Amino acid sequence: MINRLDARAKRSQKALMKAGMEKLNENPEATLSDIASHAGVGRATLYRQYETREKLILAIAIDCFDIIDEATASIEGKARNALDAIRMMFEHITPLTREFQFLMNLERVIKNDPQIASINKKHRTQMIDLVEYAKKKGEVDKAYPTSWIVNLIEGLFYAGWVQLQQEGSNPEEVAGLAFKTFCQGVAIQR
Amino acid sequence: MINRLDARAKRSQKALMKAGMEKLNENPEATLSDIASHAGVGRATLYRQYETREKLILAIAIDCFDIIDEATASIEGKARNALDAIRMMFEHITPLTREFQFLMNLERVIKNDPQIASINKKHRTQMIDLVEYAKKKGEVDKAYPTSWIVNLIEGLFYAGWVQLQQEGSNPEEVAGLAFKTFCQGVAIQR
DNA sequence: CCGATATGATACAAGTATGTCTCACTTAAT
DNA sequence: ATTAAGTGAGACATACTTGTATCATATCGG
Repeated sequence: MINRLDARAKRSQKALMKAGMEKLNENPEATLSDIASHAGVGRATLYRQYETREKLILAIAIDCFDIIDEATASIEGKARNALDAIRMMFEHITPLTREFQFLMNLERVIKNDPQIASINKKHRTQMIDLVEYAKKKGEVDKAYPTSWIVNLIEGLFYAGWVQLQQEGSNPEEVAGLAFKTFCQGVAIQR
Repeated sequence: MINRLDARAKRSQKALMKAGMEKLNENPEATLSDIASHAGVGRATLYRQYETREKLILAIAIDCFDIIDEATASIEGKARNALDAIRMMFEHITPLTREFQFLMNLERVIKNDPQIASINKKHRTQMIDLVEYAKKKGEVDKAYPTSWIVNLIEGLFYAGWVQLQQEGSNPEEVAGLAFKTFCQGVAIQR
């Protein structure tokens, strides 16, 4: 088993990614000095691990996507149907507030990177496929454009993120609210 | 009728606010040089009209709120019920993509200002009142927390904004999708 | 244990944004 | 037409961030 990285370098990277996520979530214009000192490493070390500011942001963003992918990996095998898969998406992604916030805030910075573009495209394609499958199975109303449903899910993640920022509500409860709203809305039917 | 501002100053301010909105929407870190030259005025003039970068951003943000307030002013008189008022909110605010984007992107910068805080608080209170009125009238499901409904509306604005960025869909259509989703969700009822 | 490698601290260069100031010139107000 | 005010252009000081380089020290891997 070949370890390409020295244990010290690995520690530095981990600390820098964590500090970067935190500081950049607080303020997307946080300086590399801020991030390095918050990580407890020298600024020079940051530059040794990440050539530029953008490379650091990119590394963190890719880590966020990995975490999301990992959280949703089990869905495909377990979901009983398309709607259940969407329910599980809310359940598994809603708790990842830091990752969601990071990707949302720094989208503008990272979206031009080809690797990020590729990941985004893959995710979007998966969502489109899932929604169209749900439509075909009669679980989702065909009257809505697929693109709207996909964007709606994004919007519900956002609403859930805001909700979690505001109060002492827990992710499970919020995910439930989001999914219920997704299915039946909030008006009284008559 | 007293005009406190010279016509030239008024022109400069108008051009700077417009250019600021555009440039800062493209890139929240746009420089004051960028904004001034895009507005067709000298950088010194920008500083004459707005003491600091933050003052400019603040002025634009307040203008955005004014535009939103203006767009929604007619609702109270016209709406037939609470749900209809919410429908009209989607209808009137969804087209204001530039204002929505600006307030969303620069929230972090402006939220510490007392004037902005006051406006935000007022808007939130109005939304809470509207939702609780809708609940009382049996138009909205009391099982949902009011805070969730308020955040949901914000999330649907966001989804609508994304939808309008992506395709050739028009605001009226998107507002309709958002409101229908708000009421009944997107799943097939059984 | 010892060689290789990462680190911290620091100095340094370069670029850039902010904010102030001045002055000649143009435009508005009455 | 005359006065008052705003403007454009540019110089200037300041501060800050990025990115590079160096060197003594500490830590890792084998």
